[in-house]
Amino acid sequence: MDKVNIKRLAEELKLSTSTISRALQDSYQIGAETKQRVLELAKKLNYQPNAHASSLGSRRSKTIAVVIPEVFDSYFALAINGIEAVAQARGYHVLIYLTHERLQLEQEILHAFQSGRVDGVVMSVSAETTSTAHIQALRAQGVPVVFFDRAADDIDTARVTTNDAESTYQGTCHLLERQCTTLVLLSISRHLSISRQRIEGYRRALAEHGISQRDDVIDCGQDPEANCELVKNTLEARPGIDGIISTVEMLTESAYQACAALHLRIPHDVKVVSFYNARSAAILNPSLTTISQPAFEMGKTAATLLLKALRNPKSTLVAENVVLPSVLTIRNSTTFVG
Amino acid sequence: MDKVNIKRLAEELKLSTSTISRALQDSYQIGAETKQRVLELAKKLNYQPNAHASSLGSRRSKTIAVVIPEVFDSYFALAINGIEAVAQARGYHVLIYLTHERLQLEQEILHAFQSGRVDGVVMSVSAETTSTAHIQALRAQGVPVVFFDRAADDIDTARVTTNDAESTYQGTCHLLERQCTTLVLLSISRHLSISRQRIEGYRRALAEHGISQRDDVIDCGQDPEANCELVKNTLEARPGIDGIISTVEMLTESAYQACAALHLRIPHDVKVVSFYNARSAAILNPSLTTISQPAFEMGKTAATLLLKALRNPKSTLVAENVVLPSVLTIRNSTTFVG
DNA sequence: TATATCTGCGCAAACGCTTGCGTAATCTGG
DNA sequence: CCAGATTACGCAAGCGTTTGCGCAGATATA
Repeated sequence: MDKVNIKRLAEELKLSTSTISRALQDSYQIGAETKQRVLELAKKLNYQPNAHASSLGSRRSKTIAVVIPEVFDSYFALAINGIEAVAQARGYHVLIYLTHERLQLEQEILHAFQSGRVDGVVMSVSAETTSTAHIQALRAQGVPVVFFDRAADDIDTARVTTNDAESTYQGTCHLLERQCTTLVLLSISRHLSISRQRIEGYRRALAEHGISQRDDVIDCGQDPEANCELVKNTLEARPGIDGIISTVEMLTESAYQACAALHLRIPHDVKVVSFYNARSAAILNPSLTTISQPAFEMGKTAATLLLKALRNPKSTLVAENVVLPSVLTIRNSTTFVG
Repeated sequence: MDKVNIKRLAEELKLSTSTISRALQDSYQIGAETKQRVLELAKKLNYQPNAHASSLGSRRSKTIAVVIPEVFDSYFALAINGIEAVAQARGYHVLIYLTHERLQLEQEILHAFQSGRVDGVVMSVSAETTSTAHIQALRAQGVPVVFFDRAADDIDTARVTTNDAESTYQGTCHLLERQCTTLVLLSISRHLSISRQRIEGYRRALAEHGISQRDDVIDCGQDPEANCELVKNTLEARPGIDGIISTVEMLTESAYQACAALHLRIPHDVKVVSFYNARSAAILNPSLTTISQPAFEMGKTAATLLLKALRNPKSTLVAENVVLPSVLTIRNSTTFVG
C-alpha cells in the first residue's frame, strides 16, 4: 500500500504530475474528461493533497491567524465563531493565538508569522499595546492585518469596530435620564482606542447634561477580586455615586458584588449598565441593562475583509473602517424605582 | 535584498545548508562555536524558517487541531485557553474548527486532517456523533486523537473527562436533601457519553432515595427559545416539579425564564442546579448553585497528553482515562426557603 | 494551403528545509 | 605510535506540490 500522492495518481493514469495538479485545481488548461478521470481516481484512492507541500509550492497557506487577548470574555468567543464561519466557508483554516493582554507575547506571535505560516491576520490588540512596530513589520512583509474591536490607531488598514463612543453616550444618557446624578465609569487600559472612545462618549453625555465630574474613571485590571475591591473602595469613598457604566463584560461581576458588599441595591441605590454579550444578562440579579456589540458579525466582517484582500494577489487591503452598531437593551438594572 | 533563507545563511557563513539547519535545531552534531555564529547571523538577518518547508521536510507540522462543537458555551472558551496555554509553551500552533454539533461537518474536518496538516487532534465530539468511523480512520493514519469532555466510548484512546455521573449524583442528592420531591433533568443529545453518564448519576441518586420517576429527562436542542418553551410546557404539564437539574450551561437561561414565565419562584417553588462555568453564576437572580467543571485544566491536560504522545515518534498514546472532578457550589437557587 | 489561434498536456525547475550517510580531522587509551 | 572512537561538518536525495514555458495536434482565419 503505497502512499497516495500526486505522483501515484499520475502513474496510474499515465499522466504527468503537473496535469494532475492542475486537474485538481480545476484549471482551464485541462480537458473536462481528464479532470473527470483524475477526480474519480482521487476519490477512489482517498487522495488528500499534502497541505504543506501545497503551501510551499504556491506560497499561500490558506490559513489565517486570529490573535486576541483572551477568550474568557464572551465577546471574543462569539467573534471567533464569526471568523471561523467565513473561513470554513471559503476553505481557510484558522490558527488561534492568545496574547493574555501582554505586548511581548503579541510581538513574539506576530514576529513568528514572518515564517509564511499564515496568509493574513485578524487581530484585537492587547491592553499593553502602545508600540505597533511589530504590526507594521508584519505588514511590510506583505501579510495583511485586519483589526476588529480593539484597533491600533496609527495603523492604516481595514478595521471593524462598533460605535463605541456613541454607544457609551447612549448608555450614559440613559443613566442620566433615569435620574442618576453622579456617575462612574469602569475601564480597562486607557491605551486602547476603544477605551478612549468609550470614555469620550461618556464625557460628551455628561457635558451635554451640564455635569462636570473628575476622577470618575476607574482603571481596572485583570483580576476580578481586585477589581471588586477597587469599585467597592470608590463607592465607599464617594457615597453619592448612583450610576455605574462598565465598559467590559467582565467588570459587571465586580460592580454587582461591590454593590452587594456595601448593601447598595441595584437599581434602587445604584444603576448599572454594562457592555455585555452573554445571554445571561437577562437572568442576572437584577437583569442587566446592556450594550451589546454585534460580536459574531464583527468577526465575520473582519474575516470577510481579510479574505477578500487575500483573493487579489496584489493584496489591496483598503483602509476602510467598518462600524457595526451596538444595541442598548434596557433591563432592570437601570429601571427607575421610587 | 535577497530573501533570507537557510541557503543565504549558508553562503554568508561558508557552511552547508545542512549544518545551518542542524545548528538551528541545536543538534549535537554541530560545534558550539558554529552554532553561536549561525544564531547570531540568523538574528541579525531576522531569519525566520519557513514553516511549510520545515513541515514538509520533517513530516511534522508542530500544529494541533482543536475540534469542538461551539464556543458559545463558556466551557469550551475556557478549555481553549487551557489547550492554547500548553501548546504555546511547547512551541505548538493551534488550529480551531467548529462542528456546530453536526456530524457531517465533523467528518469533513477530520477527513481533511489526512493531509498531514496537523500532528494530532484534541476534540470533543458533536451531539450528532454516533458513528465514529471518521475518527478511527484518522487514527489509522497515525494521527493521535485525545478526547476531552465529550468522548466517543468505542474509541480506545486517551480522554480527559470530569466525574459526570458523580457530579450529577451529588447535585441530585443536594436537591433531594433540600426537600425536592419531583425532579426533572435537562439534557442534550443522548448519544453523548457525558449525557448518559449524567443521567446515570441522576438516576442513581433518585434510586437511593427511593424515588422512581418516568419521563423526567427533557431533551433540549440548540435554540434557547425553543428550549424555554419545552421546559415551560413540562412544568405546566406536571405542576409537582420542584427541582431542575440542568446538564448544560446554556440551559440555565431556559430554566430560569420558564420559571419566570410561569411565576414559579426560584428557589421557593422550584430549585435549580446546573452545570455552569461562567463567573456570572454568582450574580444571577437568584445566584445559581453550580456544578463547575475544571474546564481550563481539562483543556490543559488533554493537550499535555497529546503533546507527550507526539514527542515519541512511535506515538504511543496510552488509552488512559483522566478524570478531573467538578465542584458543586451551593448558592441561592437551591437554598431552602420556608 | 499557409498562418495564426486554441486546447490539452508534459518537462523540469523551483519552494526551503530535513536527514541518512559519508568522511576528514581530532581525540582516546593501551 | 596506531587502531578505534569521537567530533564536526558536507553531500545529495528527498518531502509533495506548483507553475512557467514549451510543444504537439486540432481548429479557425484569410
